Amino acid sequence: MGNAMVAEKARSSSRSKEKIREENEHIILIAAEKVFAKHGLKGATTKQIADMAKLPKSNIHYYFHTKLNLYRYVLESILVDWMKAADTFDTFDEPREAIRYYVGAKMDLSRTRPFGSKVWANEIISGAPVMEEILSSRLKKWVDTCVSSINTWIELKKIDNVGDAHTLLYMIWATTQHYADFDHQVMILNNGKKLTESEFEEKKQQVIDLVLRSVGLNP
Amino acid sequence: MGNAMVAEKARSSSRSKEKIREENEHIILIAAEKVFAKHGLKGATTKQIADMAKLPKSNIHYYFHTKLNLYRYVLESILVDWMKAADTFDTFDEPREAIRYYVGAKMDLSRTRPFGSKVWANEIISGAPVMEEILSSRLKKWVDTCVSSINTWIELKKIDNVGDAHTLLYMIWATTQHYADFDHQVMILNNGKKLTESEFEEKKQQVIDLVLRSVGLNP
DNA sequence: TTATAACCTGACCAAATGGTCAAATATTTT
DNA sequence: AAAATATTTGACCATTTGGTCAGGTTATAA
Repeated sequence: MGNAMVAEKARSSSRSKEKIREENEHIILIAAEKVFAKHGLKGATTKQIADMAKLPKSNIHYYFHTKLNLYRYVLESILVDWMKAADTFDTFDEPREAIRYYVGAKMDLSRTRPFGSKVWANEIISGAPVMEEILSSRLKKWVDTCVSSINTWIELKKIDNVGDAHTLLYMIWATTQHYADFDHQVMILNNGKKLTESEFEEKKQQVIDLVLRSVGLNP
Repeated sequence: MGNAMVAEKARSSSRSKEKIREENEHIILIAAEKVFAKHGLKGATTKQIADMAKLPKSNIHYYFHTKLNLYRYVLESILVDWMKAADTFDTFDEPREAIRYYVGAKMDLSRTRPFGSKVWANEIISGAPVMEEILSSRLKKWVDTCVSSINTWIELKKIDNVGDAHTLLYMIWATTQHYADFDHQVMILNNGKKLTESEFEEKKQQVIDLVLRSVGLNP
């Protein structure tokens, strides 16, 4: 019984190695996402990330070795989330529903994960030195299937002929991500106040309606 | 005659102080815009800017004193160009013409001055630490007048009710600037080839048409 | 021509930065 | 319980960085 108590105490007051690693990696990734969002790859320092994560700097290097490596993990984790939202695009037959769902999902991601979007934006703006391959393989592939969906809708006269489907896709990306990447500007032009949850829902609906009308669909 | 020749030689082989300053400041600004676009304020180094300008680093400091100061000049010069394009917005009575002109002008700027747009994007993404004041004064003011124009159009039933005029404005900004800020991604998704002049004109027209339809105007 | 003011730049410096490492501590395996 | 393995972290280091400065050159005003 004495033994059991000691064992239990030891177990409850200490985390398993596996859990420790899992938790710390997660804490560091969250912190890194914020710092990379604000300063970019070159501008961010491991010290800032460490402070944000409330861990010593050496600890960051212990788990991720180099700053570049950590950056890669952050980008990877963002793309996973984006792809999840994107997957639904070709599961709807009707463009109205597909667009409504996809634009809504992108807006939600801008709301819930603005830092991720900013890191991505920084990476592309600086010429995608790290994500080049992923862009031209995974993303390109998804875009191609997405473009054919849109083209099919055009052929079936379900939406207006927008010319190049890419143009529509870029409008959706740019407009939805604007609410993440440029949230500070949005706030300032909203009289210095952050958009409330309900205001944001309102904007989301407006964006969806704009996109629908832009392809000739009545919302 | 001997004297005259010497004087002429001296004059033709040397630039006036005024010209020297003018030219060098311009060279440095162009170089700085590129480097800031790629690496942001923190990530850019004065050495990189110096190399890009083909001048010694000390020379950059001689003309602009600090990196932050140079950065301010770059941002300022971008805003001047943007405001010029923006000024036309309320000179048209008909929304169709106003939108066509403004969206076209913004697309042209994305084509001719992509680095400026990127510097701006970087600044906003990182929370506008430097441009805060200008955003909430000059830009806010312009946006307010622009919003009333749009609202008037809505009241006069000249365009569909888009809810909040800001949403439309953001869509225009985001979509047009996408072709500057994300030009690398656009290139990759265009099979790795930069958009040609005529391809770009095509996209410009498509973007204009999308925006027009999004407010219920038939292009 | 001479004095003055502006331009130019290599050499230099203090601070910051990414990364290493050894020694200490904690957990797991044997 | 002891050996093996994983985590933690302060101290340390080589390199990079923004910025200074003295001493030189060039243009202009007197």
